[in-house]
This record gives sequence, C-alpha cells and structure tokens, in this order.
Amino acid sequence: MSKSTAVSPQAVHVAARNLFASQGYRGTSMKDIAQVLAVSAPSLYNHVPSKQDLLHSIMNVAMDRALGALSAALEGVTDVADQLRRATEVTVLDFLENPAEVTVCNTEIRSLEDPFRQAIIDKRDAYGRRILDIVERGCAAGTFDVAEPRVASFAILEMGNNAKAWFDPRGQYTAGEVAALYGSFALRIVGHREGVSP
Amino acid sequence: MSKSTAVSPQAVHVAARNLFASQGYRGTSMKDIAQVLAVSAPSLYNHVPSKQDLLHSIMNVAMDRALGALSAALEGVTDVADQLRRATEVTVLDFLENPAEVTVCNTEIRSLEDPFRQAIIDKRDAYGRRILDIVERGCAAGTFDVAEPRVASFAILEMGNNAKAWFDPRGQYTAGEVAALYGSFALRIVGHREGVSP
DNA sequence: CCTACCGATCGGTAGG
DNA sequence: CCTACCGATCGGTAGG
Repeated sequence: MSKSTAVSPQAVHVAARNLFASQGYRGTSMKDIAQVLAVSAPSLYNHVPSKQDLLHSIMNVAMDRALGALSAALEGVTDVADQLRRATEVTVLDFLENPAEVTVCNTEIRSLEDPFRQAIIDKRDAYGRRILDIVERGCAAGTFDVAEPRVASFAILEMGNNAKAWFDPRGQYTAGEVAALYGSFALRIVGHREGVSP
Repeated sequence: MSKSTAVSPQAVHVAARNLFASQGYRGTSMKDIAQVLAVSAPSLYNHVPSKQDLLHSIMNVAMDRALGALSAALEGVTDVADQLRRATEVTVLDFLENPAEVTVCNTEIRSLEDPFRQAIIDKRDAYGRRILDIVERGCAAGTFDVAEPRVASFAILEMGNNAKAWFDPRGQYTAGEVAALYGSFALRIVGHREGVSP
C-alpha cells in the first residue's frame, strides 16, 4: 500500500485524494496520509499548509480539469446534437478516469470551509450551466424535443455519476464505449431523432 | 433548531438523520445530536445503543421504505413500459420526499462497519436488480430497444439521484410532476416509442 | 436524566 | 525530516 521515496506536494495530494475518497475527509487523519508516504504526520506540513487546504486543492484541480476537458471536447463542434453527445461523453469519461477526485467532489463539499466552498460550487454550477445551454439551444432550434430542458440537463449530468462504481477497466467495455452509451442516452432524453449508439 | 420535549428512540433517529445528512457521520458528534434534543450526550445511550447502530438504523429504515414503495408501485401493473415508468417515478419520489435519508445512504456506506454494511449493500443491489429486470423483460419482449440493458438501468436509477438538491417543494412543479418527467426520460433511454410526458 | 470522567485520537506547533 | 507536545474533542461508561 505504501509508496515511499520522494515526498512532494504532489505525492501528498495523491495520497490524500485516495484516502479522502475511500474513508472520507473527516475519516482520514493527517497521520493516515503520512503513513502512506512513510513519513511522520508533522512532516506533511513542510509540503502543504493544512488538511483543509489539501481538500480544496483536490477539488479545485478536479473541477478545472473537468471544465478544461469540456471546453476541449466542444471546440469546433457546431451541430448541437454533436455538442450534447460530446459533452456527455467527456463528462462520463471524466467520471470513469478520475473516480477518486469525483468521489471527493461529490461527497466532501460539506467539509469545505467557506472561503473555498463557494468557489467550488461556482465552478460546479458553471459546468451544469454549459450543459443546460446546449439543451436549450437544441430546443430553440427544434432539434431537441423535451418538455423541461433544465430537468433534462440535470438528469444528463447525473446519470453517469455512479458509473465509476461498477465500471471495470478490464471488463467487457472500454471507458470510451461506456461514455458513448451515455452519449446516446442523452440524445434520447432530449428527444433527438436517432439516439442509438454506434 | 432545537425541538425539545419527549426524547425517544424516534426523536434521536430523526435528529441524527438530519445531522448526518448535513454534516456527515464523522462530522457529527453525539453531543451535536443531544443538543438538538436539549439533553446531555450520555442521555442518548438510554435510547440507542451506539452511534454506529444509529447509522445502521437510519439506512436500514430508508432501504426498507424504498423497497416497499417499489413493490407497492408495481403491484398489479403488467405492461412492462408502465412498470418502468412507475418504478422510475416512485424512485424519484422517494429521493424528493426523503432527502436526508437518501443523502445518508449515498454518502455514508463507507462509515458503516461490516456486520451492517453488507446487509445494506445487499438491499441496495436488490433494488437495482429489480429495475434491471424490468429493462431486460422489456427488451426481450421487443417493447424496449437499448443496446445495454444493464448500463441503461444504472443510468435510470442514477439520473434522479441529485434532484433533491435543486427541487423546491414550493416551486413551479410538484414532486409528482418532477417524478413524471423522469419517468418519461426512463422510457426514452430504453428506446420505448412515446416517452413524452403528460 | 445528570455530572464526572475514561482512554484515544485529532490537527497543528515548537524546536531542532 | 524527526520527537515531544499542545489544547480540544471524540464515543462511551460509572454511578447515582
């Protein structure tokens, strides 16, 4: 379990992320993190200012990565159905490829104190807003047909959230194939003609 | 915030459920629970055996309620599309009407110790299995058209999970109307002809 | 239902 | 990077 050699802010970040995901923020002590890195707990404070800062850093890196991946996936894509498919795929891919960060973001917002807390909520809301924008534009263009774009966008964003819990990277499907399935579900939810997967 | 008079196992259960949902199991002390009930922390042990037992009780009650509601909703319903719509509606209704229990079930399985833990996981899996059964029967009957029934059933089960976070009981829609929207999404995901809501 | 109290553990600091 | 240590808090018990 331990992976000594070369303690760094990065290494502390990774150890904390994994422990926070499996045991929770309050269920993880600085000593637990230190043990993974084979050092004493006080030594961690040479690399990170506090446990709370560590939590914020983990969530902030995760949100920036997700927002960046969403932007990259939509670059140059003009068809609104393609946009929704790609946005859904990149969202699910992020869930599958970064299960620990996503778990921390999902379960530990309440453990974040308030200078940090609102900043993370704002980024999460910005992500949701971008999905909603796509759904609304598709409805306005007559490409989508769904009674409540806002509810539909929440459903799309949420439906893949727990895929990391059952997904097996060495199983029947690749992460990309699972993401493609969810992309087709998204198009079906918004009532786009032809939501069947490749 | 406090609600004194008549401390009972029930009252402790309710106070603990609300605090576990908002602050987490490890972030809630027995003293916190006692304060809501306006008694001292040791007094709680006259009503409940331990904090861990309290957590298990909250999750077990929630799972039994959800499983019972699912059975009741499906009673006498023979059409497989109606079954999926009703199962999805009752699932989302449960999420909206019991937000605190659902939050605890979603975030605190890791805080449950192992005699209790597996029993809760088994009940959760049984719930998911019943949704999957409906999707598989619909596919076998040719009523549904979806490439991966298993993935579809996970998506259906998950898509309403966070609805409690944005749903406002005094807002534009009733819980029943929101549930109906998700019911139509479920039918669309499985490729049933006509998934548009009433 | 209370006060008094137990051993254990926590995040973080001092000082080197 | 370490040991030694701080004040605070934890779940739970004793005893009434």
